[in-house]
Amino acid sequence: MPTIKDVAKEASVSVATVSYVLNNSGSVSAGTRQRVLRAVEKLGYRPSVLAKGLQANESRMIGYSWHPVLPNQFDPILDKFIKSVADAAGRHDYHVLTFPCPKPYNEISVYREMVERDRVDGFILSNTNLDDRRIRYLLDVGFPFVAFGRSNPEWNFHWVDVDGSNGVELAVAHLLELGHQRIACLAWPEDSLTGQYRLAGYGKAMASAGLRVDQGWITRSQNDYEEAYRAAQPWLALPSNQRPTAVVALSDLMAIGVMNATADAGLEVGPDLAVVGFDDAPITDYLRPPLTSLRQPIAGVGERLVSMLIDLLHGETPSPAQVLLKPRLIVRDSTALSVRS
Amino acid sequence: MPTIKDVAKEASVSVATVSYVLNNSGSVSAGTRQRVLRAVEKLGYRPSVLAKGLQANESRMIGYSWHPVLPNQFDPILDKFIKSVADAAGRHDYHVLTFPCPKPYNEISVYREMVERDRVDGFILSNTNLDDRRIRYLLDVGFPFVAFGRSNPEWNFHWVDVDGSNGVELAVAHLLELGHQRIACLAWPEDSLTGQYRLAGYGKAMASAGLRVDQGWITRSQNDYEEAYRAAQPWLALPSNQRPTAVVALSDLMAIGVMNATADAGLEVGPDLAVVGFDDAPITDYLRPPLTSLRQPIAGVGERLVSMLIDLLHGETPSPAQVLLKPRLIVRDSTALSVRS
DNA sequence: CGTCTCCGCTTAAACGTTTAAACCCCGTTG
DNA sequence: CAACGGGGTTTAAACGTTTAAGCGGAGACG
Repeated sequence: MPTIKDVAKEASVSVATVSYVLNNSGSVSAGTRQRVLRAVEKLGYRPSVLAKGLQANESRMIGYSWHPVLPNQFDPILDKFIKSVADAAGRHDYHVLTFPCPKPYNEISVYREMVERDRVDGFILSNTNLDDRRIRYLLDVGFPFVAFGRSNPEWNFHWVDVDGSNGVELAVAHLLELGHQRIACLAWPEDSLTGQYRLAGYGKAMASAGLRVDQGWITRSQNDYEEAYRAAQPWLALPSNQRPTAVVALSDLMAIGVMNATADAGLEVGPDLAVVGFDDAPITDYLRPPLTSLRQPIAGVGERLVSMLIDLLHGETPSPAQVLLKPRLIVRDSTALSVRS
Repeated sequence: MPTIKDVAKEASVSVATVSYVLNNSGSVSAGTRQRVLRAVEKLGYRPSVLAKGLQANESRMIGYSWHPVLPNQFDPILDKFIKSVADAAGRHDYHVLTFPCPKPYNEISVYREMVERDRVDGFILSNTNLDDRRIRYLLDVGFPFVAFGRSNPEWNFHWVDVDGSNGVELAVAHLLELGHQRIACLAWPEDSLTGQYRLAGYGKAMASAGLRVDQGWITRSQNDYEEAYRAAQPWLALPSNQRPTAVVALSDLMAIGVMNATADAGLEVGPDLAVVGFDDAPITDYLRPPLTSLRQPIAGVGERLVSMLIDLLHGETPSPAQVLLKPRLIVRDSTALSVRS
């Protein structure tokens, strides 16, 4: 690979001049500039990103860590998310370094390693939770990062999130419009922050419709198919005049559990029990019936996150400091009142 | 961040000595070694990976490019694959740089950029095809890489692949064992190399069972739900004594299309038409009925690829140069002869 | 007692950039 | 006409490492 020295020799100038030409700094005469550019062209020179980085003390890398996906779960938006981040980063001449997270979930040692060895210039976090140790650490050491998801509200950091509360409100509103009154919610364990937001939307929508929420209509379950399946059974066993006529599940995975439990109970998803999921996994369209679900604007999230982080890396303060994007309800037949022929 | 100079000062030695201690090279007295290590500890020093890289002319990065997933498709193993690669790489002190591929599929400009600017030490390719331009380019410039998937058989490079032919053979064998004779195959377009291998397994298994293959039993379709759905309809419209009793689809996505077409034709998946998919997507377990599918040993693939690439980076020749791993048939109810109660 | 060898350490060059500072030349300006 | 200013270029230091080469000193050996 040719270096800047080779170019300098070829163009009969000093390396400094070559550097000035390439960075449009300093003052270089038109003639010299031409000679240099021709030499660059001829030799096919590309500046070494390593040397540049050492000099500027930056790696032009953004770190993103894989969080472990539990055996029976799937994360339907993970790959879209990372891809959108990589896309957006590329447009700013940054790249994404994806590293695995070790077992103990919020372990920060890997992050520390990346920070202290100058592997990355900043991080993008996802799957944040309340009192996230990673966020705490990065705030403490003052290292640039942005997060997909919120955390401890007392911490001041930059994030983008999808408004889960609004999403579930949309779902409930849609169900209300169809005439449903007994609407249940299959929620997540209390320690899930995202779960709290989404569940809040349920409460809000029901309250503003003036509907009393039967406590039996809220069931909590891990984000797990089997558990969701079992969680739905008590509802399905109720006499038809007490049974919920609709369920909002906080994830597509759980919604599928509810759908299958419904079918196995001899009832029909849609007419007997409307089901709404969350995430709009690629599979939703192909389920029987296709699953109504909330689509997160993932590409937008990646885009915003990256531009916020780039701002931070340039020493600017991103504005706004926090962004809450709205999901979109994709209506399919799992909330249809009658079976489509 | 403390540098090696700070450590040297703290330990009252030269930077060279510090370096020798840290790399276990040169000869250093026990006392000095202790002093240096204490200084390292005290200052919390970590060598800069950039400076090291510049010196050694390596980035300790492995490049992997996202290939575009078409709108209505999904790649059920992509995230598992990248994660396994990142895991394996981490164990060798390498990291994975994931970069987006531009529109025109096999475009090599991004790869060239990475190569010429020393962004990565080697590549891992996936979704290879016959006469893959990326492989051709990397072979031409002699840049280290390994591929998940085969390509032009005349090119000599290192790859790991899952034996799609064997996979489909397993599927057909399973169907034969259940007594099926009229077994159809929903294949991919002819230009798909992976599709060719998988289809070959079908032919082989049928031949070795001494069964004639009706040409109507092989239908080609893009890897697309809708197209698979439509492709299955002619089969389903046949009188029951001519209709295939089983279908092997080359992907889960297409298998789902076949399943839904079957149900819509008023037939029952399993008893009336056994269906087998390929990939064992996370969703297969939750379909109705659950889909029998071929599971690729993805973690193993990532592992082998990385260790082969590391060999190459160390100037060693990986042995064996090519690895063909066997998939495993996961039997579920989509190939059950009777409906499970 | 001189020479050789080896140990333990330091000096300095090198990796490929950027950039502050110095330098030279030429045209203004007081 | 001397001093100044500025455009165009070079020199050299710096970024944080590694490593070949050099260099004292001590022990071994003739």
